[in-house]
Amino acid sequence: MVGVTEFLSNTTTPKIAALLLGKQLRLATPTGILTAWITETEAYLGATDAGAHAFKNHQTARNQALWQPAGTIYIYQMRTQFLLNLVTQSAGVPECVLIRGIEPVEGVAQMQRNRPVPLANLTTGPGKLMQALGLDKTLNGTLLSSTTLDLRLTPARNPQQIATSPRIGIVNKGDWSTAPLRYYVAGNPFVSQVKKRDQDLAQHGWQATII
DNA sequence: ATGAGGATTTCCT
DNA sequence: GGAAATCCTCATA
Repeated sequence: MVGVTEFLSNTTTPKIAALLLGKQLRLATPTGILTAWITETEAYLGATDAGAHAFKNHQTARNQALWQPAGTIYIYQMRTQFLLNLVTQSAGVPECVLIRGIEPVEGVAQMQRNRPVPLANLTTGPGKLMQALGLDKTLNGTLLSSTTLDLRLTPARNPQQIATSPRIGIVNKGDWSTAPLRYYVAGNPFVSQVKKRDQDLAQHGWQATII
């Protein structure tokens, strides 16, 4: 039985970003449990990564959580949106994975009350999924499992195929703008900017067996 | 389909 | 004052 902290810290951050696909986010709310499979992630590689908030180890009031241990939640606000990241290495190593897409499992009706749009547009982006979960930055700096938000390693799904691409929105950052640090479940409809013709409506890009 | 502009917090020049 | 790990609306085609 591998714990979440161990899972998040015993390999490189890009590998963790890929391994997170198919794992389950679980949020306990006063009116019910919300769960979803992770479908899309991005790796942010700390002090050396020109696209990361921790580039050159620059600490600010906003990004303190990145220097906390693996399993720490890093949430920050960009304009009107909140973005969810999970810290992936031991304390002092400011690397993280951004959660960019999730496939709702339990509590879909509650998610749609939080964010009243069609299911196809509910969680297909990092800001959208936070609206659907009803989260702001209250959980920033706390540990997974210590409050209401949890990462579950089982049950889980296996992607049939993992696709990669450059990270979204990282511009004018040289090689870091083109590095293939975005990972998503090929064919899954709950991925940002995915085209209709690329969607696998039957299996959503998952293998049939739930682990 | 694609693109411009605005909402609004945090950080940097 | 400007840009940013985003999303929505409105315009044009």
